[in-house]
Amino acid sequence: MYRDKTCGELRLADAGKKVTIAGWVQRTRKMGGMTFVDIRDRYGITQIVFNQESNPELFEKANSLGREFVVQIQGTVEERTSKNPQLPTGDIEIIADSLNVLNTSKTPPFTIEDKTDGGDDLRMKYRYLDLRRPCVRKNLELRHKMAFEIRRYLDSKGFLEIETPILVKSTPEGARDFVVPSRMNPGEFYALPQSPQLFKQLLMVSGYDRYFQIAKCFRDEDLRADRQPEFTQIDCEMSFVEQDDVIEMFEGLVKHIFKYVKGIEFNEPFLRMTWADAMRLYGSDKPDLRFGMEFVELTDLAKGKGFPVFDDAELTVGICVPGCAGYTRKQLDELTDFVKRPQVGAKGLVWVKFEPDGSVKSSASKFFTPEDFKAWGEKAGAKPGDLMLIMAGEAMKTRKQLCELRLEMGNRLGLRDKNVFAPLWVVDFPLFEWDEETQRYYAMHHPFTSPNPEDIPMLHTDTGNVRATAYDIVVNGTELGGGSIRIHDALLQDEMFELLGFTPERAKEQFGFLMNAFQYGAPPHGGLALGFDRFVSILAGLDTIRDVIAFPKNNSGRDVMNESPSPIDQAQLDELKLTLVEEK
RNA sequence: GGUGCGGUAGUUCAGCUGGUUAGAAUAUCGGCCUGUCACGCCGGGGGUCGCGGGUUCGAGUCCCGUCCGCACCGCCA
Repeated sequence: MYRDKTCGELRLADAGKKVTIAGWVQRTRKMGGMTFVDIRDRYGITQIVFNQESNPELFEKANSLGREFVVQIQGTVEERTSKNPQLPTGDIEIIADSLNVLNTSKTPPFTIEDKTDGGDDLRMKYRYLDLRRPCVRKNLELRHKMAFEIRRYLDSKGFLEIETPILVKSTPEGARDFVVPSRMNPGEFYALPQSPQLFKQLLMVSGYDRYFQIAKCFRDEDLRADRQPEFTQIDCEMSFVEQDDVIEMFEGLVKHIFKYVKGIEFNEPFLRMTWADAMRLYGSDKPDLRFGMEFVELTDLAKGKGFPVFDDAELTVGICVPGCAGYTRKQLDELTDFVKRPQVGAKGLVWVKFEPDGSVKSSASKFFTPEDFKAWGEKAGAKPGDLMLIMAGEAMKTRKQLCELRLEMGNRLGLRDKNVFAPLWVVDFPLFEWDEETQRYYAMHHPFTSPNPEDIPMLHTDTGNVRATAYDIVVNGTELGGGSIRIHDALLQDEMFELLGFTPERAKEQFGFLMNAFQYGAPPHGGLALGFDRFVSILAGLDTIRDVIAFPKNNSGRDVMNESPSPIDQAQLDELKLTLVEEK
């Protein structure tokens, strides 16, 4: 037996006990005649004492320990003469009787502490050491706890967890597929699933009316702090449901997680906002509602006063930033530079200061009277001391730009508190999205999303304005997940494919098995998928999902620890009948 | 594909308008120290300034190229 206690569990009540513990050497403190050694495992840290007087031989051995050596110690638990209130085990220490070095260690390239001196790149290269750090370990513990509570909740609601294949059929719609060559079928390929979408719909046809899966999904697209090429979704589907049923069920799931994992209870139903309102008031389909600063449209008030920027604009829209009338010229220039960055892409920014003394100052005062500005301020509910920031141009573009500015102001004013959670449902998404480049409509969600029944007559006449029975759940400006009520009627599905520019032949080739299945009694069904990594990162208060994934990829999709992807042998290529083409 | 920032000791960084032997902190090694817990004190070792080219009497510093990392845009139904 290597141990009978962990490094995190001994307390004052254990004083006097003979124990054996094992773990990694966190740190040694040599005081001359005595040496303290902190032993760490995933449960905590326990201090071991070696005394020169009582056991010189053991004392010498302890002094030769290096960081991250794996040791086993036998000894007696004793109350400390000077306690450490910062440590759960800080009331006790172990007086060592024996020390067994189970393994030595090279000096790690960075310190194994929460406040490590290692940079991200280095940490990822030595991820197995990084994972020893308590702050990283806590993220994985949180992830486990959430997965456990998800299963507990969904099981209690009668959901079955069913696995679907990882080697699936490639589909050209949506994200790029990761592709796997088939040795037994030369020249043919599997794809890794972007989501289990088709399989879960087939399960509905099969009568498994409540399905879920904590599913690995794969998308061959560029990475971001919150996007990995392989990621995990909480994938769910239900039969005989309408939108409200799905929303209610999974709002329950989200509330359950917050309650049992985070100790936070939401007593009110989550806010629901239409996509149109979200865009109009926040310029985003995933608004951060931890703070206000709703958009105020000033198009009519601002037009016709001789200011060309506003006169020519499809939309003039602003936000009222509370208490920022004192912003200096430098700060306002910074904000202007912020919106002019290529990533935001605005041409400029108009500001109006409502001074505490009632006067008004503005970058556009040449064109507008104080009364004009006051009318704007009234519409925005501006108080003395507030700052209005206004942008103008093409409606959707301007909204997105102002959205960036609103989030930036939220950051600057510290209104995006990681411990505050503002969930909402965004509903009534458009069914289609027009693509200028290819001059055709694409499904905004996916081609199986059902139109809002009220809008079905508009499918051919006003295609762009047809609403979908689709919904997203948003927390703190992050899209946590989304779903839809699916089309279960084969004829309507045919119509959708037609509108999306699929020939019947191509639809059959891509989705024939689903279409066939739908001819055998498909029930009404719908569901959603939640991004599990993002969910964990939000609860952990992190901006990146990397630290809630044990072995993540870097910005370029590489695993810097095992150096993948990597070339394969010619023999492997031959077996797969693959030839590499030299790049020009 | 694009934009921005970065690459200097094991590590995190500083190094100004180009100018002696490239610094700090931490880690590491040695010494002292019997109640430390970010122990303390003294001392030592440690550098292809990412790589290649150019400008210059002289380049960590300026220019060009390239590689790598991070953030973002495009992309992500």
